[in-house]
Amino acid sequence: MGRPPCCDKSNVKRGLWTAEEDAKILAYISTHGTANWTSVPKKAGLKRCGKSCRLRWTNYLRPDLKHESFTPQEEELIVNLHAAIGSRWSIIADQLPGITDNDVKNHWNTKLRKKLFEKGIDPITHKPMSQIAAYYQSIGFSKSTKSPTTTSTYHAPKSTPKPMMPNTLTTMNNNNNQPTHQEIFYNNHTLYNANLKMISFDEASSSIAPPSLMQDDHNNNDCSGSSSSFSWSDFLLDEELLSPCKDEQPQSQCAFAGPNGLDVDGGGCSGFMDEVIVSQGDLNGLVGSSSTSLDGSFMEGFYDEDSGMWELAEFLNDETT
DNA sequence: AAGCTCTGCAACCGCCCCCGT
DNA sequence: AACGGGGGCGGTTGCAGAGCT
Repeated sequence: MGRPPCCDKSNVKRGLWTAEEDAKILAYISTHGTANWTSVPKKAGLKRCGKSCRLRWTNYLRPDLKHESFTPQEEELIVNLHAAIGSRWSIIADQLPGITDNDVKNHWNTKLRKKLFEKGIDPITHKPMSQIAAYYQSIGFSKSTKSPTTTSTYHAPKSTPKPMMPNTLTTMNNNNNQPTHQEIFYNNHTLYNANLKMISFDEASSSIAPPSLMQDDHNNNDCSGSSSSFSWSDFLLDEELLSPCKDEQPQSQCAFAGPNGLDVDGGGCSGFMDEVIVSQGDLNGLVGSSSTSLDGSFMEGFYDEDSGMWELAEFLNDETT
């Protein structure tokens, strides 16, 4: 059972704040300060919950808020900090003067997460999404021989247990209180489901332009960093911070390929892509988005640079089919 | 023009932490 | 040490406006 409500919900106003209410709370706080929020609504003449007042003040009325759109530098900082500490929005917001944790959270959920997806980066682990396919390959998912033109179907062996995330996708925050690999997996793929609409697989047979940055990486095979203003490495967790999987998998799978890890043609530092994702080349070194169902089956979209098309690969868990 | 869908963001909810008693 | 209340936080929801069909 949770805590009792902080106020009588039937007796407080909810929803958007009016200019009049804003004026009241501003007037009150300018003379009395922000101590004891539970008493603020009564003293300020507001029919609001104290928490609601605090939220209105901290997220909107505070005079130090700048109310401007995010700069590219701020976005970069948010992504870097998210890679390092996860969704600790208040800590991230502390590094951004004039921006609230709510602003950061909203901006992440509406813009930055999508941007990373478009660049082939998993916004939770900050690792290439193709590594997920690599993992499935490594645990025994096999490619079906009956592959339609634009859809490849993969079958998991009967004995394959419910999939879990590889150690390479464990974040630096891992400890006893952190989600299990399996939880991370399902969280990730719920996210992927939500983002499937970004890449319309219904149109998989038609050509869909790849994210421009994939082209940038394609032109940069020397593993020394991206030539574009966008740096992949900025969005990726330092491998030192990740739980190594050396004991379980070949180094080529474990070593993160760095800025060139998403090299779509599989050249350069593409060891894990060539050797782990697929060996036949038809999904060679591809990146994309994926979705899954709770039975362990999942789909992953791959961009095929040669054909200039997205392909949909379906991974089926034979235990449930 | 109307209806539908999408997007962005303000606001809410409920849990957790901290601090005072 | 235990308890209770206030504040903080992250996840989620709901709504208004924009865009699309």
